[in-house]
Amino acid sequence: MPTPMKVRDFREIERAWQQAWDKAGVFTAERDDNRPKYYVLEMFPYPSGKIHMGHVRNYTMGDVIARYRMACGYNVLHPMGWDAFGMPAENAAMENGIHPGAWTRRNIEDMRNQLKPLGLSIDWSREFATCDPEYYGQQQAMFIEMLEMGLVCRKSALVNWDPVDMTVLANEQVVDGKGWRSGAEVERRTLTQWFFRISEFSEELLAAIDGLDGWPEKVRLMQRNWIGKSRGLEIDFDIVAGAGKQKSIKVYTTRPDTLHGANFVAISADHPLAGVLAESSAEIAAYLDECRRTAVSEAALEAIEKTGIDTGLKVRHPLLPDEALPVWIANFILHDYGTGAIFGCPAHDQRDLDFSRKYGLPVIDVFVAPESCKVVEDIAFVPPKNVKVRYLRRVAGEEIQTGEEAVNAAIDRCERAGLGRGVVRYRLRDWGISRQRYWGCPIPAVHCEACGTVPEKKENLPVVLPQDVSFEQPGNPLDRHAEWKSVPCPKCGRPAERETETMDTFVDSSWYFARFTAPHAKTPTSMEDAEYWMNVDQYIGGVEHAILHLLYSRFFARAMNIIGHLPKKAIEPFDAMFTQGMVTHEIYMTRDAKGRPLHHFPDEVEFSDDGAMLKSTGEPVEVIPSAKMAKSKKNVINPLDLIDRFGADTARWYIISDSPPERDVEWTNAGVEAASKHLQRMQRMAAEFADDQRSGDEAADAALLAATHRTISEVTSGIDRFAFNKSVAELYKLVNFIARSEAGGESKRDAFRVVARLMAPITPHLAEEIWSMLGCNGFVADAGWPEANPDLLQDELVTMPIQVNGKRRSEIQVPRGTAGDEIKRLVLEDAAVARYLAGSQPRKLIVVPERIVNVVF
RNA sequence: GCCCGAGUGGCGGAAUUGGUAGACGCAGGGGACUCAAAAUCCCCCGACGAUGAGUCGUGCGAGUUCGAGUCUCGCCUCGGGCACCA
Repeated sequence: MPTPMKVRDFREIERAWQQAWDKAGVFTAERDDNRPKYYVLEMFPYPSGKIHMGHVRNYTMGDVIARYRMACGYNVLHPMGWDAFGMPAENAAMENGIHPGAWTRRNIEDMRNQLKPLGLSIDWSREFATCDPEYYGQQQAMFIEMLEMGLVCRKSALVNWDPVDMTVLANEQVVDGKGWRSGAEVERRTLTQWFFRISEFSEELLAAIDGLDGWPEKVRLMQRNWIGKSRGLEIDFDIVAGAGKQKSIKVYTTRPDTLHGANFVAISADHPLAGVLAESSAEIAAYLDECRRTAVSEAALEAIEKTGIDTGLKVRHPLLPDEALPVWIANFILHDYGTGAIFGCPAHDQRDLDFSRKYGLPVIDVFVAPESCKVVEDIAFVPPKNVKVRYLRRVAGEEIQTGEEAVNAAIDRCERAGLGRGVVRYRLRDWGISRQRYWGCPIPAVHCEACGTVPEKKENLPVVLPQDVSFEQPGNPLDRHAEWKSVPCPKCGRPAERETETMDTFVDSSWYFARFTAPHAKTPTSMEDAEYWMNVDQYIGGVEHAILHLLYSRFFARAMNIIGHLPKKAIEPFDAMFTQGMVTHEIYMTRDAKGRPLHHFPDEVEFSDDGAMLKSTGEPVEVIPSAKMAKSKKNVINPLDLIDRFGADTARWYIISDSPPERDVEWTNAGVEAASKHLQRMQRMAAEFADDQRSGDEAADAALLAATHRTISEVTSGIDRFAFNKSVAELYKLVNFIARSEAGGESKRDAFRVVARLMAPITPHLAEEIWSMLGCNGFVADAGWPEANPDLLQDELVTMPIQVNGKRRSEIQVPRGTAGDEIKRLVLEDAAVARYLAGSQPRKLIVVPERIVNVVF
């Protein structure tokens, strides 16, 4: 037995190879017009201060893709940055008195230090944070350019108002209709705010989804539904008597075929008419007050009990001039959708039915199932639009027709009669970007008494956030900062006031991918670099961003093209999208003296047979089932311990092998040790093979070669289709095969060199180590991707299962390419088949070549 | 409430186009080595049945098909999003 080769500790290995990569600059991305590029991007993190398993998972996946593409010969761009503005920094300021900027900078520092040991193939020279004035200054420049191009507007919008803290609350800060700090009942308020005119792009954003072949179908579907294109009828209901100047109520409906079933008209509490009516009715005014005490989120609005008030006003039914319908104000009508007014058709809408039953309004059936005369009682009859129904009262068209046909017929008729017009509407609303907060990108505008609201001059950019702010009072510190606010008007030069609103942090994340292509440019992008690096070839991130972030980015890329910062080809910036599942964890909660929830980190909680309790106080802890890891819920876990104990390769191998990437993963400790053992075993094997001079028998050598090539093929296809867990399984299989193989030393070394190359994207440090142990020069990272020889992929013999009446009863082995007739003959000779047939003749014999045989009798 | 997903052994999961359900890993059981333990190596491992024959089995209920984890319809449970969390 020769002396075994020295096997190094993972700490030594990981440190050594990370230094070697750094020194060689293997991951620095440089434009090279002679090489094909590949841009891999994972959604950049919010710098919460601690990386969690979701980050490890997300960035390892991206790293697997980046290293794999690098091995395949691409010039890879794989950058990293920080989504650094946002509320948690202000919350920390309020809780601990630390400045949001200082808190954020420290967190970035900490998180970078936590990410680096993972050995990611990131070009750190491109790193930036969205709170860098160099970044948000460019964002301000684009805001001004977008304003000039008519892509920005100001209009009123509803916000959650906390009357005690005198501040605007995010939806997340509203808990059960109350402010999370003050506990006061939240009110709706109207403010004039800045908007991006994304709704102008509704049709374009919708149509372009068809071209996003590299996106998951579910994300495309979610985006389509979000944009929500509908065709319907806009029709006026004339007011019969007395409502001041207003003569009619404009209603939008996608079901004009049910007009004859209308029994009331309802308007939103924010409808102008509601305000007019409230002036002369204390009752209505009181009801509107009540409606105002609701949070603004649609989910909250849908969850509350549906109520309404009869205004006493009547409108004429547009098709039945003799019929008058009552006008109600109802709390479930969305002000922002359609015209903010609807007609109720209780027979064919459950909500209208519930409302009508509650307030004793009549129910009029419009259609029934073709073969039925069953009328509506407590369940509204709402068949899919493409199903034929029989109309009892029809606006137009055949007696029996689909809802779709009837809708079109009704629109046609109403248009011809001059009663209304067919319109296409979108659910997508303009993007409100105003935030009444400090820690965000200042909106570069100035309010001047003489000139109105005007953009800041470009030469005055960036409009930098002031440092000297305090968070002891609620509200926006920028509002209280007299010195910062006071500026000369960019237009007339007279004293004026700076805009104190900052931008939604979604703006920051809507173009960072473009900035990575030229992170130090003096303009938002450099066209040459954007031309080369765009688009992102593979974007990876959480499914929770499937709608808003991706839609805003798609809009922003179009806007950047219009204002000249992105080429036309980049208006769909992400060629391929992969939505990874979330890392979930239980949530631990106690309540404070006032009964408000307090969340705790998992490492603050201790478990015993009596349940969970706080380590510090022994206070019992309520365990809430697993949900997405979120900073606000504190259900996050620290992966650093794992890396300290087992090393980055083990952490990476485990997180990649444990679950399919698109599925949620519940973090557990099980399996990590196994991953570590496997990697150690591979090291021992490499040491053993390094000087193994034995020659093996030919059959074993050939079998090992074939197994190796099958593995190349499987691992490659696994990575290509984001089935990393499958790739890992195949690597396990091959390593087990090698361990048991009687092949010779050289064959085993060859096989193991392939294994090193195949595992390099997942466990890069160990792969380098094994590569060098087996006497190879240079980096495995530069060694290229192995190619499978197709001749070695297929077995000579094929096993075909035999089913009898659809149940597996036997199997035969036949040489590949055996004719169907020959297979049939062999099947009928099979003992098990003969036993089941018991002498009778099969009715049918189905042979699927190289797959299966089914005997039917 | 509305939109989108997911559900397979004790556990994580595999089954690429409708064609052997349970690859691979974990946990568990048995054995080898050892004075012993750890480490390592070998074998078993869906349920019922006896270890056999066989029967059942992919959240539940129907359906299409020679054949369904996979397709269709109706449910249940869990998760995500719902425009100011990121």
